[in-house]
Amino acid sequence: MSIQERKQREKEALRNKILQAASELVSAEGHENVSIRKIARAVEYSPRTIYLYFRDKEHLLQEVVEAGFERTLSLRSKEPAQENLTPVQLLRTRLAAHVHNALAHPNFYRAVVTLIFEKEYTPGPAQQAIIDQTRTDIARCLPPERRGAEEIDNAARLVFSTARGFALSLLKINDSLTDRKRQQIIDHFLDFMIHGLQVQEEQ
Amino acid sequence: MSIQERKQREKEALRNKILQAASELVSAEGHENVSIRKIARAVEYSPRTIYLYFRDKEHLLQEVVEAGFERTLSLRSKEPAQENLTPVQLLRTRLAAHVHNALAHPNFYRAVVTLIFEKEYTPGPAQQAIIDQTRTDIARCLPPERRGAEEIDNAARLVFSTARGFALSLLKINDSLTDRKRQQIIDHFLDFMIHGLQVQEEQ
DNA sequence: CATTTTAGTAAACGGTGTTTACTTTATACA
DNA sequence: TGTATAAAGTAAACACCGTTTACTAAAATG
Repeated sequence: MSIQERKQREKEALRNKILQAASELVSAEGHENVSIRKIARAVEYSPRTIYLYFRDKEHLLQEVVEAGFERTLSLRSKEPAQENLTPVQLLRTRLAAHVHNALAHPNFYRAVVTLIFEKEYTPGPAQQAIIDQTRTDIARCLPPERRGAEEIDNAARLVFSTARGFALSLLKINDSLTDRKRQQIIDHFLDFMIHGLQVQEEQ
Repeated sequence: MSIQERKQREKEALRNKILQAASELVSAEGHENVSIRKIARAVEYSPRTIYLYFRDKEHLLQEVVEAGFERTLSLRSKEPAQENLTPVQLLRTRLAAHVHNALAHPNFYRAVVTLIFEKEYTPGPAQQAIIDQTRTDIARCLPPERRGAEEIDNAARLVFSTARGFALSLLKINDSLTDRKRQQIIDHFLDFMIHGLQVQEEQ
């Protein structure tokens, strides 16, 4: 059975190579400039071969995006547990990380959000795990009487959708901002989110 | 000079016809499915003719979007002046209208926001007028000591970017919502925005 | 009436996602 | 070891796309 195992490994290796090439092209040129043919050239296979590993372009990009969420999840798991933070401080930190991640990988972030906003898209396991974590983070910020599933759903939806809108528009103007001004804008956004959720710092 | 005037009118008529065909195609099929060739077929001219009236697809779509803002502006000017509303109530009404407009014209709204989020895009006169109006509406909600240009800029940026993110993600789930649930989600969003801006109802 | 400007077009260029039909390669079995 | 069979990969095509070059027909001008 070892031969089949090797073949399986080789298939998986090429699959990952395609995914990584696609990911790099998205980051380098923006998802709107990535084509199946470019990916094929990058991995030195014919365009047709891509379709032996992915149903179509949409599914390929979905996997690229999901791989991004896996990286985020993996980074998070390696973070030291910040138990000295209040729930609100933690949520604030998470939101700040979201924005900084967008700024650090603008083309990738744009691809992610564009795909997410598409109607057919549904979150993969890694993204769902992040959503669940955020739901927990948010719930901890709410007073006990507001921790019903509906309330948390609403809050999470607001947090994600508005954060994405903010981050996208921040990307647009980012190049023309001084560090100080950018920090100010982000801080205002974080205040806005915390106040919008109607949760107060305890201190 | 009358002949030239007629020719001028005819040129403008065809230009508007193209714009309207493009607009209808965007609403009917979504901007991602609109091509120059489809627009040309719709107006029964060759694709090349489109380029006699518009620099390229991007500029054409920008004009389609701008025309949408002109319609909004025109509708607004025909509204009865609601002077019985508090500033916060007015802002809330504007935001609600924004969301309902998105829900009423989902494909068009997606086209608008997608274009706006693009890096090269800059607002046309009609959109700028709406932005300015909103700045005024927001300023009226803020206490006098918070009405500096920077503060208002920040608030307006937050309002627009987050409202767009929210509306886009609402469009994604809208079909599966009951009227009651949808209203609840929108109300939560409006509360979120008002509280985020840290402005209070006076009453 | 001839000329020049204008408006419009056919056909092409280089790209796209995807599929059909084929070839090469390598495994499995006799 | 030689041959049948399955797997992996590809060339070429299809039907699109945005845009441009080079041309034609029509209309206004002098």
